[in-house]
Amino acid sequence: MVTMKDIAMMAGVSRSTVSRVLNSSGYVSEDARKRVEKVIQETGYVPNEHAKSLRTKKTKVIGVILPTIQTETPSRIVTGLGRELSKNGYQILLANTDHDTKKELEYLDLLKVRQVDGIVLIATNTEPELLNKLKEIDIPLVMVGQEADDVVHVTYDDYHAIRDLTRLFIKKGHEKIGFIGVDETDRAVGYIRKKGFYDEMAAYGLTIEKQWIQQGIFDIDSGRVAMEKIMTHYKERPTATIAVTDRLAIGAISFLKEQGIQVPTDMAIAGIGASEMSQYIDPSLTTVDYQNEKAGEEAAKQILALIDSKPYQKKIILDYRLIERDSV
Amino acid sequence: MVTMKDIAMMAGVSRSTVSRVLNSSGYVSEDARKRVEKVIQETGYVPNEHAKSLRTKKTKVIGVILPTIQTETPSRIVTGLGRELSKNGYQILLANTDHDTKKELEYLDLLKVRQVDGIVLIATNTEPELLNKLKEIDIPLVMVGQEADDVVHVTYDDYHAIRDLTRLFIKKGHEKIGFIGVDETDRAVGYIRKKGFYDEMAAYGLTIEKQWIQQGIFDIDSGRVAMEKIMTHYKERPTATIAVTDRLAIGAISFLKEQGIQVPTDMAIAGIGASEMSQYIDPSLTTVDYQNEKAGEEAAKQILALIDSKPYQKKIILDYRLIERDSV
DNA sequence: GAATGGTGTGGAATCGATTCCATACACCTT
DNA sequence: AAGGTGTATGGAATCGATTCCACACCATTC
Repeated sequence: MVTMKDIAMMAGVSRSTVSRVLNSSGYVSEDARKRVEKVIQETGYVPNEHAKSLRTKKTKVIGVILPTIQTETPSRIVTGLGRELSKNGYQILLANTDHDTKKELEYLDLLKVRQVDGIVLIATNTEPELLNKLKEIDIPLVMVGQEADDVVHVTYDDYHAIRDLTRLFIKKGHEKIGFIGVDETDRAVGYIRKKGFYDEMAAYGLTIEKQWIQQGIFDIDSGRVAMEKIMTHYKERPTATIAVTDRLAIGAISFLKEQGIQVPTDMAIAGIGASEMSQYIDPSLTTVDYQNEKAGEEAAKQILALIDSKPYQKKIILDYRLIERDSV
Repeated sequence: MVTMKDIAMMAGVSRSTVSRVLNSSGYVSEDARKRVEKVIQETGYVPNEHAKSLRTKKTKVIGVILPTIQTETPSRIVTGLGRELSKNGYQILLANTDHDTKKELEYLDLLKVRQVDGIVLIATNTEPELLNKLKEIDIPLVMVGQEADDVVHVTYDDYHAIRDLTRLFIKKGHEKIGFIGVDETDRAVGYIRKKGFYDEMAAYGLTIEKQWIQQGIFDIDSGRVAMEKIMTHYKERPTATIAVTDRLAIGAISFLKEQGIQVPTDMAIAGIGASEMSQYIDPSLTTVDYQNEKAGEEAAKQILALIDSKPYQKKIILDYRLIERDSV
């Protein structure tokens, strides 16, 4: 492998001079610069990043911890993140937890060992154990999608989005509304979205039957199962159901169609996330668009600001957009 | 930051001994080992990976170049890849080209600079320029999804899959079959799938109208547009159409439904890829399952074998599975 | 009692960059 | 003539690990 030393020898200068050429720092004569550049050109030399990192303590790598890249939300965030980071010469080291929250902790250590310049956490949980760990790791960190004190974060306005969605149903005359949520340890998706729903219902004095509230995980099939449970409540069925993700909503619709129940006539449905498929299923799905790529870009900007010790925003709440389609 | 030197001092041993404890190599007395481990425990010391890499020339990082993580094929591959790699202590450095083939070349350099131990290329093109570059980069490399001489690769049996799909239509009595492809610079998806289609049609002596063959890009909307073009051929319309990806097929169906054309009665449709949505759209889509996660795992195994100079397979062709659903 | 071999340990070189410091020369300025 | 300033360059220390080598000690063995 060709190193700086070789370049220095071949160009007849010292390593210091080569370094100066490489980093365009300090004084270098036009003559020396030309010679060095020529040799670099000829040899195809590239500086060793590890040696560089060892010395400068900078790696130009951002670690990204996420639960999966197989669903649209995280993959869009990563796309936005990657775009913005690569503009600034940074790259992404991927840490996929596969929805295993224990791995979030493990990966934090791993990323620390690798001396990443920053960490972006597309988190699913905000347990104290994690938050404590975040505090003791003194690497710039930005969290996306979840709110947390003392942590810079970029989030969506989950609370108002779900209230808007609920109000949309109410305005259309629905009084019995079901809800398909997820586990509340996921604070943003599980807890806040549920709370928004309850609050809006309460604001209109509407009551909710216990069985209308079901819980799924993050896949389509659990949406089917949840809807099945809701519909087996024969005494009184809701006339509309809100699912906290599009996939859950799609699963719910799929079950209803199988049963010959008309959407939206017999049951109106809405999801959240504006997945690409939401507009192609039948009926097209009413949902909320969250600008995930922008969230990724914002997260990138914040992490870069943190790294460069520039002013940053501790808390960014992104706007959302209700997309009303045929499912309501 | 606490370094090996600190640990050595605090434990009252030399750095050599600390290193031996860390790597469980050479001789270390039980007594010394205990002391060192205790200090490491107390200080929370973690060795600096860059220093290590500089010395050992190993980084335990695999670079992954891909066109996007927003579609299911690459994201599934990366999931499989990541799972297998992390089992072996490797991590993924992500390089997202955003479908820009020029960036594939750039990223190859970037990954080289970072001294990644291996590169996995989820490629979209196999132009000579790229292949030449691959040869001169002497880092273990595996390509997924595209075939290429002199490069270790994991591919799908595109040719036979599309022939099977075509034959399925023919057996059902279709004689006029349309085709929605993509640009042929994507050899696997654009060229081979098209060739398989032509060959199977020819085998049955069936002719193809020029206008039945349309081209899209990799999104749903271009599938709509392509189908629209096919249907404006009023003289003779096909009774079935094969799309080379599920998204194109979904776009096509979406157009047909809008026009009140029945699927599959008036037009049968099939895609490729077994996207999650394929079973939830209406009618459910006939498609081909390619085991993308397994492809990722296989790619991981090959790259690890290459790195460890163990026996590897130059060429892996994965099996596929036809999924017949309501769209035919 | 000398040779052999298994243990255990530390010293020092090394990986490939960056960066501080010393030095040197040319050209002004007072 | 002495001193100051801008330009140009090289030497050497440094980052934090790994690893080869030398050496010391103790227990066998012939």
